[in-house]
Amino acid sequence: MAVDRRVARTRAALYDALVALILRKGYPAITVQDLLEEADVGRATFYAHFTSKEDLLARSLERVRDILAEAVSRTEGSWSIALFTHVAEFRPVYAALAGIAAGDVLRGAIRRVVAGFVAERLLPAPGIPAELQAQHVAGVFMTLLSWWLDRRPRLEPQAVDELFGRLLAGEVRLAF
Amino acid sequence: MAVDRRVARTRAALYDALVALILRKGYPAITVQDLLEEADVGRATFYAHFTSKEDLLARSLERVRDILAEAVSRTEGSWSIALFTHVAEFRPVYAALAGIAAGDVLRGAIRRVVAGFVAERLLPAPGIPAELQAQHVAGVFMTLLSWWLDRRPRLEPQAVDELFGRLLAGEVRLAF
DNA sequence: CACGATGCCGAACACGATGTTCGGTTATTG
DNA sequence: CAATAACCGAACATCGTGTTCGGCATCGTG
Repeated sequence: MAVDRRVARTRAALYDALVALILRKGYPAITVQDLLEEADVGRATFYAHFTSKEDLLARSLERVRDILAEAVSRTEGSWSIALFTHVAEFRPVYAALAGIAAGDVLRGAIRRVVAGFVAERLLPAPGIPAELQAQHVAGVFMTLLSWWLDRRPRLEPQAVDELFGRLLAGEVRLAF
Repeated sequence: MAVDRRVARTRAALYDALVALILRKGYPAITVQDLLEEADVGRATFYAHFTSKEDLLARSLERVRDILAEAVSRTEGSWSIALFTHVAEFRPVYAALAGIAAGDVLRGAIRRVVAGFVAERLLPAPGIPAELQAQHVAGVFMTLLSWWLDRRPRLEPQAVDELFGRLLAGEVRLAF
């Protein structure tokens, strides 16, 4: 037996409402009230499905992860350019999710998604703990993603991916 | 005329209360109520000095920035090892500030502080925008800092600084 | 297609946190 | 010592939260 249609409808309405409100006013400013009005759902109903707006966010991110994973597995080339390209398609949503303006709360969650991809594709470097390496690559990815969406939104995904390679390769140098 | 002693006392009490509460229960869970009780300050008094707990946090971070800047300028060696060493001294506070457990809200703010240091010390690499480079280095620093405080708290500052150099140098490689 | 189950509505409620106001008290400065 | 400035504390309106309940609709199944 499949999921009850009413359940599916309610949850979809709330997922959509969350995205719409994130775009409109940013995640931290969203209240459960807003979600109820936007999704046209009763208060009791909301709490029958989710325990809080954070819970709703967490489950939404599971969907994002699946979508990203699917986008990557469907592509021939490198995983990073697949991600950048996919992000470019849905730029407004991801800009709101990853950008500075929308708050830092979500970045950690998205970052964890990326770290998952990275962990499977590491060529271990001796003397650097594997977990740190995964975190490092995910961090560089997130930094670049934020910068791209915030400051250079017209850049092509290929160009961004090339920058990604150069940052990872250590082309940036400091004066000590 | 200097600052009124009562003003100084009140603000100091609130700064200390903020740190204490961050250590005890994490930043997001803190309420203004908690701060009032912890600092033993009247409600009206709090709002005479700060507009919200976010405001209090922002001003506290200005103090952190000054402390870090002073720690760096007082050191002979590289800025990064100065920062790592200083952080090691006040590990519990920074662990709560930068760690995953305390939430991601604060990381952006601390990151901005670090980015300030970095921007002045870049050796520009051709073809990579300077702002991205600064963000990149600050990002790598924050990633490493979080990993250190969360996962390897017993590591020596020098060892961490060495890892910092190797991450920046591009020793981490991926299979595409 | 009909019936029992399941999900939804909407209103009401207690609770806790916010940010403001005001009159009275205490500390500071010069 | 006197004027000034800061603090207290209590009260208040407002808002968001999370829960409860009875009545209504929609669903999947027999």
